[in-house]
Amino acid sequence: MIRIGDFSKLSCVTVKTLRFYDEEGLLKPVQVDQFTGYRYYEFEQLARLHRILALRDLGFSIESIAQLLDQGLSAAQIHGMLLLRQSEIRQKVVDEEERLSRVTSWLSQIEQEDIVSEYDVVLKSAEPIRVASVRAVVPTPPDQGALWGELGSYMAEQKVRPTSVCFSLYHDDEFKEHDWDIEVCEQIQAELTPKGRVQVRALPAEAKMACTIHKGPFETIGKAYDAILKWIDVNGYHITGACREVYLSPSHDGSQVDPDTVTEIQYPVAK
Amino acid sequence: MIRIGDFSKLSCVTVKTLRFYDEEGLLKPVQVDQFTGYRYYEFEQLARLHRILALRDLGFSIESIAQLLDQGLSAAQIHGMLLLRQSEIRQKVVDEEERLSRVTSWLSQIEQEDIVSEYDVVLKSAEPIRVASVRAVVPTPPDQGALWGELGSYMAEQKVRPTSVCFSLYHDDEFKEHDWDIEVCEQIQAELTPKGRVQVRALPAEAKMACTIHKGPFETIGKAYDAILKWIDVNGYHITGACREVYLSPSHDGSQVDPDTVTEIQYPVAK
DNA sequence: TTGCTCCTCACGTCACGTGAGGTGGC
DNA sequence: TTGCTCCTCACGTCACGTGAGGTGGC
Repeated sequence: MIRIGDFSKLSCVTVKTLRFYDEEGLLKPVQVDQFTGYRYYEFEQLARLHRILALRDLGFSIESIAQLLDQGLSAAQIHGMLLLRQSEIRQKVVDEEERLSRVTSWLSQIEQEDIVSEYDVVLKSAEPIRVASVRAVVPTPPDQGALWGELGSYMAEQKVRPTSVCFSLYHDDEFKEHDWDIEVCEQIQAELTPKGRVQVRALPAEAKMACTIHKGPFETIGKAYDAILKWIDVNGYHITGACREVYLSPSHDGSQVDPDTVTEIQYPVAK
Repeated sequence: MIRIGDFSKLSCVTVKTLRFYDEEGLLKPVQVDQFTGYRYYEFEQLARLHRILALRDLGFSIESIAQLLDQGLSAAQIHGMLLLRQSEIRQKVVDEEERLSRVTSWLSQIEQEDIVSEYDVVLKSAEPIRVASVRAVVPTPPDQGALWGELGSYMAEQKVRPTSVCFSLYHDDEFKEHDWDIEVCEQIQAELTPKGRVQVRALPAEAKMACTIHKGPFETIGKAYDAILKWIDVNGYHITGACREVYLSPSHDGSQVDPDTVTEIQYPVAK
């Protein structure tokens, strides 16, 4: 029998950890002095400790290790648990590699421009949303004002107050000089009847959207698009749907020049 | 200005987290009602929140993010921090991949033998150690008894009690039928004078040793060697030095048949 | 008025690590 | 006797999550 300090050296496990495993019932010393409280271990117990370390290394929690060791699971059951862990670790490797590419993308941005970009891109999800919308081809984005007017009249006529969420969908896949296919949208709570060019439809949920925030007038929003499109490219994503330009400032009228304007650009993406 | 619930939906960050960031001073609402305590945010603050999320995603702690945002670090400083993070994440990917190979090795073991092996292999490090030893070529391992006798006499003559650590080093690279190059070792505390075949020397530290525990007589120790050698192979390691067979049971005399014998096999390894 | 939103405590998480303050063993 | 080892609390870690119990706002 050996004392906890020697057992600790033999196993490369700290004394604190051994005491913790004792408390948790994972590895009880074969004997505890009833007067001094000293813990005494057998060399044999190194085998159990090794099994604990191996399971912990695989990422099992202390509680599951305790169950696993005491219930004496069958080879088939352990096999199943290992398969599960295998896929979890694989996922973790994938996640870390994606994180790595995000770091690399930041680094290359700083190296190229010698300044930290003001546009941070993050991934979000979006819930399904019901909207009233007007879709049309207009010469350029600033010409969408008329569409907003049309939609606003409809909303007033239906006597629904717009919720604070409104945005434009840009349906073109590629950059255009002229003739942009734009859909202006207002979120609505209840079903409404379409009328004229105003449609009522539901947008599906989006699992992953790359998003960035633009502060300031629309004239300079091009920089935000540059940043997010580059991010999507460098991080190995591709665009899977229409871009949403969300007007976060209150009382959007489609032609703001207010310097306090805040706009969020959202691209549905996938790997 | 919007309330915390809406800000939470807009950002896909929980209300609890937003309150936590407020407490930590990371992201203060622009206004807090002095009677109700309600927090009010500006859309603009989404930009700061995005930066927080981006930095958190890269693995920075809340405290470093707070410093980073408030001190307005230069592009060069951020570049440096990102390089550091990059290498940390790379290391993590490597670690997880190694963990994955350990899981895979367990799985293949179970699939082949349809039972969970009693031999768990773990990695440890070893400190430098000073030993008195006798090295010789003997027909087979059980013939090392004479070497232990020689070493024991020397220890008695020098009037040093053996510490509890004694082991054999197996210097052969490959399996042998006959003529094993074996060195039997006793740990000693202070320098001693060599005499006859007894050498006194220091073994260097080992950064990584693959270790497993064998319980029971030496006759069945072959199974432990099979298990550890297979583990080393499957996990992509190679052996970098002499194998240590450590006799953990007290009063080793080199020829035990005691069923309570505990032996640890240690192979110095590297990737 | 009702249900929804928001608030502030206080405590939990996970696997230990870090002292403080004290005692046993050679 | 001295220094080393061991002991038991009690609290800290990290980034929030989980209630409990209560109140404001439409």
